[in-house]
Parts: sequence; structure tokens; C-alpha cells
Amino acid sequence: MNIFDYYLEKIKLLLNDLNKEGQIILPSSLDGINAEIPPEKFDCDISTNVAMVLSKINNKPPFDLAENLSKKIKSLDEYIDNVSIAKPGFINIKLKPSFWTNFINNIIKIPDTFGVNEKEDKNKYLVEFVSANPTGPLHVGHCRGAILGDVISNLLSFNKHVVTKEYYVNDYGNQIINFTKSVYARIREIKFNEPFPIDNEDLYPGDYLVDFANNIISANNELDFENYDKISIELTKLSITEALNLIKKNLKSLGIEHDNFVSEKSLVEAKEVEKVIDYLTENNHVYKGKIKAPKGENDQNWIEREQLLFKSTDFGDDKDRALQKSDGSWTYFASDVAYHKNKLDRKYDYLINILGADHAGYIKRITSSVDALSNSKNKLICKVSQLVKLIKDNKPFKMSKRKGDYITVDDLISEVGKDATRFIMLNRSSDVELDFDFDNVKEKSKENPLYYVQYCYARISSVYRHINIDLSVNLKISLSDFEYTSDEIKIFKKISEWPKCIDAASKKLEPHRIPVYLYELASLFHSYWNLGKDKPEKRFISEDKKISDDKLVFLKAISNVIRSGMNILGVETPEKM
RNA sequence: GCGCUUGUAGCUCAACUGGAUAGAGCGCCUGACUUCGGAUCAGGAGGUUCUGGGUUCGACUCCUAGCAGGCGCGCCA
Repeated sequence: MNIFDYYLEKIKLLLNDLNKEGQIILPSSLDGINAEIPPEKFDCDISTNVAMVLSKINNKPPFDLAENLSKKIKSLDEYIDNVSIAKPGFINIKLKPSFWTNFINNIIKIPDTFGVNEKEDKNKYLVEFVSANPTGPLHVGHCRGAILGDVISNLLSFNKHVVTKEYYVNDYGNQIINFTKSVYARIREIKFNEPFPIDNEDLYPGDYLVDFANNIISANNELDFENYDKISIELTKLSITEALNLIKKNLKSLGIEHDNFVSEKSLVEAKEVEKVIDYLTENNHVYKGKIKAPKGENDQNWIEREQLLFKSTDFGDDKDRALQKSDGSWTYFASDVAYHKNKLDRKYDYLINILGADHAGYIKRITSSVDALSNSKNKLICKVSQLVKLIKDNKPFKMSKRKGDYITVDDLISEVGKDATRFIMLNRSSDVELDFDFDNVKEKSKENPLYYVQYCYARISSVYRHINIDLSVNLKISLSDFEYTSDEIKIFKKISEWPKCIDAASKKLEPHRIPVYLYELASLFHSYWNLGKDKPEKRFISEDKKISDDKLVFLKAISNVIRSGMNILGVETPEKM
């Protein structure tokens, strides 16, 4: 029930009628015409720019056109109270209170689906996110992208798309060899008392490797731990499993669960890389050539080498990209192309990749490869999540991988909790660097938007609790012709914007719009709540411990939207705080 | 040097794919508590939307040239 779309449709039908009667000239497309939320200072509910858009083609000033149209819009239906015209040529529609009573009666019947875009085509999406190397626990740097991917998936599912959440496991290549050697060094440390070679920069120094080593030793008595060469294949497998289990545990504590884990190694072993390169070669996207040194680079150290390149410049990239290393093995990019071919073969309508800011430079080449493989554009959408700046004691907190002093997801969750972490990280556009202030996030006051929104829900729950009605159960009252005043209608108006919010968030893949919206809704509610101080008639429960049906409905509608929104964010709505 | 990205109130950020007099929170200044749970509310001050051009009825938003910060730039994934 998107009232803006509803009236926009009516207006477009009206325009078509007027066009047939020869009263108005229309452009080939009516896409530029919209129905929007008017600024607060205007006393109206929906505003449209029709007159301004049609002004030129009709060769009439927008104001004249608006005057003419506004009379016709007024008679569109019985719920329109009045139609006014504002300065450049906006047409503003004010709805009658009876409209809002109807509206609220309707949405109360669909608590879980209010806001869903019914008109949109339903698609199959694959969302790939996190995909951190399976060499250790997740740290704060992974967190934002993980939450972003999870909530984008929730958002798409909410809009009735089919979504698969996938994790690409980079279990192939040099770093995995180094990782396995590190685990092995820890094993030797434990079993043979050999000191861990801490100066070896290729090895991973983290303490968690000691746990991995202990787990592997105790579960695999039969292995000959003295001979690395003999056990290296098995040890690699075991080490990756350890790391993945830890990562899955970390994700779970963030409230995240993937549907699929796809192994890079298994793609390589199934010769999918060779197959995709054959395909690209047949289609003339691959050649043997040399890459030139970048300009600022000291080109003394630059050695030009002939290697297998993908013509990503054909698709808008800055340079062509290497597929094969000089030792004949595949580059990361090559197996990633194979992975994306694999995704395409699974017949998704859209692929979404969530990347960290440090991988933004990778976007052009991977979208180029998908363009080449699918012969179409915009199949792959890459979304970048910017850095998180940690702030502790009002100072930026820098992490160093070398020292091993980085903050893990475990640290984060045990200190500030899942909900606060999720809400704060989602509260800003993912394009913008985020200040994550530890002390602030822990604070339980209005400085923390999470509690501000949750408190709104808790207040509503408390009213329901007082009158012994379960808030989570559908209302059993016969809806009728309630009379609401402008105080309540103000909140209904906000509720009517919810479908618009969902729509924008889901189309632009910008989940931050949801916490921002929920905060605004909560704010209106808190204001309303305080009206009860001066005006007894604005209190929910009367002196004889009763509540009227219109107020029950009013509260129910608000709580439904809050719960729905918090569900998408993956954040709890406690009934008591 | 090139690419991507950001630049909005003192600070942290919004702004509904180009709309109206650019909105919140924090901080600052007033005010509301024997609380239908104050983890709240009411009011005030605070702006040349980084700069210069352009596109049009209309620009924080699009184009262009700069400035400033961040990230990245051969076979590391």
C-alpha cells in the first residue's frame, strides 16, 4: 500500500484521458512525473511535479498548467480534501482524515508485508559477501561489509526476491601455503618444543594458531607430525577447516549465516579456470601481451613480461589484466573469473558483490569479465563498504596486523553487543567512512540511536502489557470509523512513507535509509508520548485502566513498522529494556 | 602520474535517482520530572552545501576544470 504510487497512477491515467481529449500534450514517457513527500512546512500529504514536467511540451507556464490540473485532480476521489498550488508549480494534495482511518485499518491487516513493493518484478539474486581469507578470525574491518551484505540480502528477501547468500573461500594460493606452514610451526612448538620462528615475516603470528594446532593434534593422532611434506595436503585441509569454523562462529555472533560456501580450490581442481579461459579465448577476449608500468612508478624495477591477459579495456577498464603467473599457475583474478562464470551458470538475474574499500580498484576488471561472459551489462553490481575508524577514549585507535593487536569480532561483540554493532554500522551510508566510537556505542541513552528506536517499541509494549494484550498477536477488534486528529495523522503520514523508504533502500542497495527512517518515526512517537503530560486525552490508558480501540490500532501500526524495520536490520525489539 | 571515492552547521551525518525556505543528533543556551517507564520531551542560536565555469523552469544532486582527504595501482588474495 504505497499511497504515493497509488495517486501517481491515478494522475497518470488522468493525463492519458486529457491527452485523448486533446486537452494536453504528453511526452513519450511519463517517467519524469513523480509523487513525493512534501516538505514539512506545507500542510499537505502528497505533492507532484506534473505541471513543471509538462510545461515545456505544452508551451504553457507551469503555474497555469497546475491551476488547470489541480481542479481535475481534486475530483479524482472522495478522499482528497483539497489541492493547492505552490510557487514554481507544485501541485499539493491534502487528504481527508477519513483517508487516514482507512489507510491505518488496511495496513494493520498486513503487519508483515506492509512496505513490500508489490509491483516490482521478482528476481533471483546472489549476494556474495565477507569472503575473508580462511586464515584467522574476523576482525572489525570485515564487520561492516558482513553486516551490509546480510542486510541487503534481508532487504531483497523482504521485497520477495529470491536471495542466496554466498561466501567465496580463498583456499588456494600462496597465502594458504604460508598459513599451513604457520600452523605447522605451532604444532612443532607444541609437540617438539621448537620455538615459533617469530622473525619469519611469511608466517602468521597470531595466538589463535595455537588453538588450531592443539585442535588438530588432539583429533589426528594418526598423522606423522614430524614430516611436513608427508602431511602437508591433509594439514592444509585441517587448517582451513579450523579457520572456517572460527569464521562461521564469528559470523553467527553477528547474526549472519551464509547459504553457500564455495571453494576456490575446488573450482581450480575441476578445471573451471581452464574452461573459462578457453571460452574467453574463443570469443577473442584474451591475448598474450605485456603490461606497461604505471607512470608514477620507478620503472627501473619494472620488468615487462609477456603473459596471458584479459582484454578488460574493451569493457572500460584502464589496463588489461593478467590471468596467469610466470610459473604457469593462475592469478587470483583468473579463478575469480571462473567463479563468476560459475555464478552465471547458476542462472541468477543479478549478482551482488560486497567489497571492502581496499578492493574498490578491483571492480572494473571483475565487472568487465562478467560483461564478457554474459554478453550483457549490469548483471554484476558491486557495492563498496568504506572503512571503519575506531575511536576509543576520543582518540583514533589504530590496528596493526604485525603486532597482532587488531580488534576481533569477538572483542567487539563481547564489548558492545550484536545489536548496537549492527545498528551503528548500518546507520550511515556505506559510501562514507564511519566513526565507530566504542564508548558512545555502549552508552544507553539518546546518543545511541539503537536504544532510542528500541525504547519506542518498549514503550508501546508497556502499554499493551498494562492492559494484558499480547503485542505480537494480531488485534481482534472490529475496525471502524475512528476519528484521528492531526497529532496522530502526523505519525500516519510518516508510516505512509515506509514503502517509499523500502523501495529506495532496496533499489539503490542503501540499507542506511532504514535506521534513519526508524529514528524519525521513533522521534515522532516520543513527542506524541509526551503530549500525554499536558493533555490527558492523549494518554493511552485512561484512569479506569481502559484503552480505546483507535489507540490500540494507532500503537499497533507503529509497532508493526518498527518491528518490520528492525527485522530487516537483524536487530532485536525487546518488550522491556 | 592514473583510477575509484568522499567533501553539507563547531563535530558526526541525512536529504526520497533534478524539486519548494537544505534537515537530524552531539555540543552550546532556555525550559518540562511525587514519570500512563525521563533511556524522554518543548524552544533558541548555528549554512555562500570545498572553489570556478556550464546544462534548465529548478542543482547538494548531472557535466567540466581545479582544491583537499581516504583507498588502490604489476603474477597478494
